[in-house]
Amino acid sequence: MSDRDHLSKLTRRLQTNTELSQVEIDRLESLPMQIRTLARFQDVVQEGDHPTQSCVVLRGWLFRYRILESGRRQILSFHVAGEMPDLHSIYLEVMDHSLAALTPCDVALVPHRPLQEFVADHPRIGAVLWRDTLIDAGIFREWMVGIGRRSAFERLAHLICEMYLRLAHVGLAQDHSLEWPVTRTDLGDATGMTSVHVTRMLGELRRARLVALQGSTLTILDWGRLVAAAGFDPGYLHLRPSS
Amino acid sequence: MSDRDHLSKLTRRLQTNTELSQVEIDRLESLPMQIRTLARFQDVVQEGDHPTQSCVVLRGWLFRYRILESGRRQILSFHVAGEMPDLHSIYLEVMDHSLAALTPCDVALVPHRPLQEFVADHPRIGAVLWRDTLIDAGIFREWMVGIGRRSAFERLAHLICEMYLRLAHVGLAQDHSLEWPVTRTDLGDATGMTSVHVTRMLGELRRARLVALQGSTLTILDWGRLVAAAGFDPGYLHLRPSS
DNA sequence: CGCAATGTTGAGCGATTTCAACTGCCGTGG
DNA sequence: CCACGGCAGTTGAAATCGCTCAACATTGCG
Repeated sequence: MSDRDHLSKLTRRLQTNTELSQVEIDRLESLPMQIRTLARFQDVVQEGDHPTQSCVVLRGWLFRYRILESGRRQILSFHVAGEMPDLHSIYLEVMDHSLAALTPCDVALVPHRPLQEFVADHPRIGAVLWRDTLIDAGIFREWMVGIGRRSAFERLAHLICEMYLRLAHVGLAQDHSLEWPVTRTDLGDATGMTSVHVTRMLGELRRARLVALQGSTLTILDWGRLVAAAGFDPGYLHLRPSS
Repeated sequence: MSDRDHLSKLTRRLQTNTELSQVEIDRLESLPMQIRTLARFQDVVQEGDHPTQSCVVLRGWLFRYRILESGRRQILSFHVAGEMPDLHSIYLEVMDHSLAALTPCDVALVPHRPLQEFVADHPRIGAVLWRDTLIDAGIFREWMVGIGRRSAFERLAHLICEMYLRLAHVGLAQDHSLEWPVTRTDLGDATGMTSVHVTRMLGELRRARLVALQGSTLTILDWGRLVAAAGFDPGYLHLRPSS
């Protein structure tokens, strides 16, 4: 696999949101970078760090989180292939949260300097990357709405809808079936509940015949009813129509 | 008051985070714009809109929110003078939430087109504005941590700490005292609780002699203890040291 | 095989909500 | 000038959603 092939995960995803010219794609894919493989729970960057590079997810799931003094953890987001979970560090010197591997992962590390120069030279791509961080913020908002104002049951249903669309968008899910590597504890910390309650609510989802969970394969049995149960509206993902 | 004076609210705030050259400040302040005055609860943009301009807060507080079908509301953020609450719409076609006035407000509306051209011509300022939206996202993350993992009491204390620093940063608060135009209901919708519980927890804060609330003036009686009670760490605001 | 991590289930508890009544404040119009 | 209506805030009592604690089952891996 050549370097170009690695970053094509990123450009292919960006392209589904914005047209990119071949020249732009070429320059983007020839950015210097370094591949790294991560084990579950291995940190990419930690709160307080001053990173000098950002990463592109090539394989596996990453997640961002914060841990309070009391030990309580909040997971802030999940990230799958083609995404740049810490692109924000390009202009934010200090990390205000940590980024780690949820599953074994491959990531491409791209140094900030060339990325910044690239953005200055190609304002159109700068805009595309900026937009990507804006969508990221939109997902934070949606999670906030969920944790603040949705029931535990709705929250879980909502997260499943979201991850299914995001995975399908990069070709990692289809036929309402997806790899689901998120433990009850992770899920609880992402949705603001305890792992015990996650187990119960997941049971409800199963009993309502909305989803089935065998091993780490999650199947959505009734997309329409799941969407309705979650109050899910995909607008906040800002995906292009169809794609 | 000339047009330049209006946007100086913005440039002065941006400057406390990044050095700007006089040329950059001049060009930024001479962007076309239009002043508008808003009454409490008047919307600037609504969910589903396709805005063609973004606004700069000149006076008053704005807030962003989403309302679910069930009628439940989540307030996503508060915004004070010098901030651009809907700068994200520069690259996100459809609004995924609404923006409204919390108090009577003056805002400057800046059309997207010249703003986009400006950003393309001045990558350094593009970076500063981008950075501003990244800090915005950092605040969303912090609120998410709060709603998901902090107690009601901590959440209120935390929000007071945050708003005090943000207001002080633009010269709108000092001596641990600030104008506090947020009703119990607004506060509940911002922190993910009911207005009834806000009343009770605010009572606790008062009884603990952490804050005093007379009319719409909030006074922080013991900053150190309030910060400790909130588990507040200002890192996520990415303010420059001192300033 | 055996440990460690993950998941399940039950019982009791507690933080927050819900429902409801009541108070205080302020602007408006008679 | 005062009566009225409406919004915001306060307080109490009961209900509930989700948490804690704890025991046990299951899975995966060295």
